[in-house]
Amino acid sequence: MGIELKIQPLRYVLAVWEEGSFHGAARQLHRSQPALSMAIRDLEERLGQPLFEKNLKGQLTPFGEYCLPRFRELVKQHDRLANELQHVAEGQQGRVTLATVPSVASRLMPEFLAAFIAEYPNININLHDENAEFVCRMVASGEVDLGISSVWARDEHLSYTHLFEDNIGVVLHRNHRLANRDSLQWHELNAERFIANGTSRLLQNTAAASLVDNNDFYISNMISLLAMLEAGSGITTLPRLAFPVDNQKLSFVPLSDPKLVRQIGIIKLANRSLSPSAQALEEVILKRLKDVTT
Amino acid sequence: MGIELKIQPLRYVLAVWEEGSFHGAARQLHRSQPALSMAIRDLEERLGQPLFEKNLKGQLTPFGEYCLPRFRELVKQHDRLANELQHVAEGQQGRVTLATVPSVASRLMPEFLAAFIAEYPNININLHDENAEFVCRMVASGEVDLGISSVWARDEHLSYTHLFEDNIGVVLHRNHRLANRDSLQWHELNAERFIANGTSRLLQNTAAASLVDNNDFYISNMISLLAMLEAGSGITTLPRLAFPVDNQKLSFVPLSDPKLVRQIGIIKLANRSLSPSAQALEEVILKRLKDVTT
DNA sequence: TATCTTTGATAAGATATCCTTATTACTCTC
DNA sequence: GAGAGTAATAAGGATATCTTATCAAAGATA
Repeated sequence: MGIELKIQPLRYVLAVWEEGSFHGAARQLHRSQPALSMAIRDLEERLGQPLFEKNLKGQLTPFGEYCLPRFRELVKQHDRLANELQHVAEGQQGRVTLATVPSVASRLMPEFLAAFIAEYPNININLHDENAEFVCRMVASGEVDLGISSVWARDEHLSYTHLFEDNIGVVLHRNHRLANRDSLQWHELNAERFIANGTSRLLQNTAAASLVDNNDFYISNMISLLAMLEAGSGITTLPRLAFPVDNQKLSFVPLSDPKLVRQIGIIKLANRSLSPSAQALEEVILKRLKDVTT
Repeated sequence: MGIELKIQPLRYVLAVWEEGSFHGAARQLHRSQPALSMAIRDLEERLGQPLFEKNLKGQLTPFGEYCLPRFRELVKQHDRLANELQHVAEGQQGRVTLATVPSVASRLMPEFLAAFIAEYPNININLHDENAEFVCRMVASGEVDLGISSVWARDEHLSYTHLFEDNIGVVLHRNHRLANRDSLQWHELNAERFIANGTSRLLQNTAAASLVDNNDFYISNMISLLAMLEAGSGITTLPRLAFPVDNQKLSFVPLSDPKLVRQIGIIKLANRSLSPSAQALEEVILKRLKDVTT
């Protein structure tokens, strides 16, 4: 290989040319004049040609004139890159992709993202909402940087950081005979028509599993599900967060015995660091959530 | 200002990624493994983000993946520049512009340039032929890197490197009564019809000045001048080099008493170095001329 | 012309950077 | 669980790089 140019001496050359003298440049760069003399002489020796005319302050040789704009160009490219990387490293620039379950996306993310973009205005955000299984899959495949969801299945490639618990309760028409109870036990629901939904798998392997196991109805679409319930055509279970806050016709009654919760947390790839911007988002979420709970 | 990136550590990162391990990269770069470890760690600290995943050999972090192509780009630009400058500095690449008097251009430069391009095939050459005054002016104004000419006038901004002397002689028809003489004295020409030409100014301030002073004819164009002489319509003086070698109808008789010569040398700007390619050309010319005369 | 100022080059020494060898800690494989 | 591989760390040495002090030369000033 050929010569190895260092950025610093190139800066010295540019400064000497701009200032018209070694002394001036040294002052500007907060270096001593011999430092520049030696660095530039070393550069000239590497190149095999002088850059400045001897006995003629600050004047470039023809070779120096040839070099100068090229030095300037390389230094500029260096500075542009250094600046860009610094911004990206600080999380001030970049792109985050994340996937959450719909309830989180609609109930929590608006606030989180508002806080995030206030602090990091130049970051691109890409938010998907998917069911818990798909959220995990998207994280696992690298399609998104992080997910907010309950863990779908044990997967050693994924890491889980707990955020909060979301109580699971029964959703039924407000005129239903059980609608005014403070809590319900699962066996009280045996006689009801149970409409399963996307979150019903949370009941699997619990004492309430039988509710789901032998049921005939399954509605994945939330709008349709609510319409069914509002028509009094059955009951279902939902995590509290998934229950629409301002619904006038339906009631939410927590399940007790067993008390059921879904664990909501941040899903990441286990062996992979986050991009700086994703780290920033994660921090904002954690901080925001801690502020709320305390 | 922000961070100062050095080229070397960037190379280390690229090598580690290519080799898939610090050890492999160290071997390839003829460095020890800790050298890479430390250099890369230092870089990571400067940036504020790790580039490689910990506990996972050779794997990049998302930030590292972001950086890698940009590092590669900067290193590539560095190498391209370093290579280019090395070539230019060695005179293997570039452009030379020079101006010579016509006789030198046609009689000497073909050989010089043939030798030059054999040694430096990638250099652009730009050759002007002009009279001695204009050659000096072109050098003085920086239009050309160097000139080959006699000195037109004392000019402290120009430097003169002597090459050879060119005898001035009388050119006349071969049938002329003086055509067979070995040499002529100027006063023998008083009766002749003298046709001045561009080189006649060389007679000024010499004993032969009267030949020019009171003459009626002046022809600057060499073809026309020769045609006049071949028609036997007069005589002129020329430097020997300006006399066409293979002319059948004319004779060249050196002037003696005074013996007149023009000094031919290389004209350069006094306070300016030559570009590397111009240095190379100058060297070739000097060497070539020394080989001929010895 | 002599002096004073300013410039860049040089020498010697201090400091920082970079690299080496030796060692440790960890992971993966068998 | 032993062994081969990996990267991180520690300590010391070799270079680079900078500083201060000094010099020589060129310009400016009187």
